Amino acid sequence: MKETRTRILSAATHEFAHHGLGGARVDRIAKRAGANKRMLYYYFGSKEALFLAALEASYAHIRSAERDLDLEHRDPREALRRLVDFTWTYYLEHPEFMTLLNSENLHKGRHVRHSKRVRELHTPLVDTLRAILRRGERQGLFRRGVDPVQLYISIAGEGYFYLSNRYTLSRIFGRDLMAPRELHGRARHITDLVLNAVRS
Amino acid sequence: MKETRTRILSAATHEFAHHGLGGARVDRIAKRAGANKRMLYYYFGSKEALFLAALEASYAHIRSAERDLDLEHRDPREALRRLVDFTWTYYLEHPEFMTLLNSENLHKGRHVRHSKRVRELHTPLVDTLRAILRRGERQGLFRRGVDPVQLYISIAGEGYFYLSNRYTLSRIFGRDLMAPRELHGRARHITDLVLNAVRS
Amino acid sequence: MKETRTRILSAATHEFAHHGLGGARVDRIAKRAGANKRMLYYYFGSKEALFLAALEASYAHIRSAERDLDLEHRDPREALRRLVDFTWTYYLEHPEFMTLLNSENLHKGRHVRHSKRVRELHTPLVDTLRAILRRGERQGLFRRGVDPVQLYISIAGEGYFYLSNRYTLSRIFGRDLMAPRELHGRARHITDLVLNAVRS
Amino acid sequence: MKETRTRILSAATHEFAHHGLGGARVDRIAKRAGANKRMLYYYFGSKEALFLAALEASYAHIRSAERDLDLEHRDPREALRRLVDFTWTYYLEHPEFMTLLNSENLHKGRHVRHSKRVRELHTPLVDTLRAILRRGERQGLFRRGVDPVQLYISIAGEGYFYLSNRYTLSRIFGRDLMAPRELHGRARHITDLVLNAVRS
DNA sequence: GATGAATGAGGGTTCATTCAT
DNA sequence: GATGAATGAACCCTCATTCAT
Repeated sequence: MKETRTRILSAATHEFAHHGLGGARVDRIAKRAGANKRMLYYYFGSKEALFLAALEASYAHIRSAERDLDLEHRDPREALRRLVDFTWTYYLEHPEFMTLLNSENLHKGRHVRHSKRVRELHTPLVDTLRAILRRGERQGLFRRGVDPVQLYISIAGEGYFYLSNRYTLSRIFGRDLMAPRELHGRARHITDLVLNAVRS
Repeated sequence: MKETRTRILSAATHEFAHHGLGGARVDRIAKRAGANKRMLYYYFGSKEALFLAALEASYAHIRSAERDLDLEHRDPREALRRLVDFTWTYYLEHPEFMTLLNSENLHKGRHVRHSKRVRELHTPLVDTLRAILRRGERQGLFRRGVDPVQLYISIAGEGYFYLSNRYTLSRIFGRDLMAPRELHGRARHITDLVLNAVRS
Repeated sequence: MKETRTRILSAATHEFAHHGLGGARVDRIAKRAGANKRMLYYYFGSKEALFLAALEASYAHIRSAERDLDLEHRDPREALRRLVDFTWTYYLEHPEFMTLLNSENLHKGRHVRHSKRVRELHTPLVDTLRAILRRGERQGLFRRGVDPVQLYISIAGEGYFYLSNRYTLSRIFGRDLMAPRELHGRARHITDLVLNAVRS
Repeated sequence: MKETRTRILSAATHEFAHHGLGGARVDRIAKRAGANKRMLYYYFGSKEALFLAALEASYAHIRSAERDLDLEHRDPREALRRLVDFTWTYYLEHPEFMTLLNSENLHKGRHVRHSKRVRELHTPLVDTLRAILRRGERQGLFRRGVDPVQLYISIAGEGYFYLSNRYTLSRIFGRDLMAPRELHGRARHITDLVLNAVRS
């Protein structure tokens, strides 16, 4: 049954997300997948290859959900707002994705460097965002010269930093940043910030 | 002489930054510090205690540099611009600090949770930023109701996400985000973003 | 093959007996068992769990040999004499058992405390000894009111102390207590003592 | 001040008694003695030499208390009874002595072997016991041919085994052997045993 | 596809002891 | 007499990986 492969991949994502690449344990992944440890090597070859597979799957997942937003045919400001909201919510609901990225960057992108798939997944995203910005410019809503990549990094970064570092930030500022009130405040804050940043 | 202690702490910061808490090797720390492995335990008690010490020292370092900006007596917009610029530059020049924070958050803030010192270090920062915002409001420059904590998280997050995830971001967007041109572009982008976000 | 497990257990018994729990070396156990050190943890989980396993096996061994004495159907005095002789001989031939017990008591019975098995092994022994004493009473050979547990502790203790402390005793009394003549003298001494202790 | 030496010795006795020779920690001894670790080496030379010193002091202590019993001028049966009672009570109140002996025997008497002092301490004990037995024989109370050394080993062993192995024995027999009732029972049991063993 | 048994390298930590003062 | 700093060897244990079936 092909299920085993899937179960391993999902167990691995969970493990890598909770412990990082170095802290992840092959034994725990196998146990959680209800599979023999050997099968992990049968399907993926090595722990690191499995990590890359988990990372690629995570990228594919967020990009796929993004596509469902159907941003191409909407009012530019509404499209941007939807993207901001989606991105915030996605990170909020998928903290494991952030941990995976942190691990990969700790290792200087060693795994992702050789992944064609990951590169291909993102061309549409940039294209879509660029189109939104252009439409906004043409309609006189957005100022000229906004780089879609820089903008996307801001959209993502505003949520990412807050959520990824929630433990240290909550501690140093003496506030529980995961309390509902704080989360709502952050969502509004980000939307304002981004929309202000592009308006003409 | 207390030198050994200092050398261990600085070697540890380097090691933790490059490999994370789990990936850091006590042997390498000792070697780099030119000390016996035993001394690490003599002075710090355990690898985790050493990690906390490194983290606290890093926090102390950035906050200390921040204080030297002398933000209290400047024009509010100038003060904000200086803080934004300082923060971006600091992360750019101290990537190890970001990695340390990532590690700590991977472990859900386990170490920082019991550190009084880290909490105390940040009260002045929030106070300063709050004072700047108030002066800006009174002078009619800034809009009312901006939360200094949320704003600081944005200031930091804009640089942090870009720099901390530079490897994956460079790969998925097919651009070398560490090229000088890109870095300058980012700096300008962030400054605009933040100043726009608070203007009245 | 389960052989490895058995070899580890027997090597561990030897090592614990000769060096105590604290002084035992996991490396030596593995080497003596002709196994990889890792297998010790594969089969037993930890050094302490292995110690308990060795202790349980030792208890099981002496109790099993005891059962073969077939004490139930013999003349009460003959049965007692056989038990005394067996116990002395067993300790003489299995000094490792005494060392194991000493270690366990040095640690206040920490391991044995949670072993159901060890408790169960001893109910039959007490039952048997109680039956012997009762038959002796009914036949007018033994005095009433002898506690089988107290008696067994005496039977064991007479040999145990002599043999377990043979080095210090030999030294302080200036006599080689392990010389054949001394050993025979002790055996006779114990038998007399115990039989005198119960006679009516 | 000479006190330091004494404090170290007494701290060492406590530590060796609770953890055995191998499990004892030089650091803990120094801490408990309120002394610097280096002083331990200054006064005793090594951990093992300190162990021997503790052992010798313990032997000296019990023998000294024994001498105070003034057995020489008493009725033989009364003298014997007093010795039995004293020995039981001493082990009961000084469990650390038993642990020390166990440790020394685990190491095959390595330290005591070269101690003249320990040998000398015991000649009077044997002489005294021999004299008691002779007087008993002459008075027709005791049977002939009882070896004072074998008898002393019985007197000591009856208490030693019970007390030294109290944890395992309590567990395997399902009875708390340290409960007051059990202790009194044991004391009586031993006295009966020994007096029966020598009577003519 | 799947499994239990096995491995060697190396992980963090602790030890008794000594150096310099 | 007394001390804080330093050491190297060795401790128990864990790791990702592979073998034989």
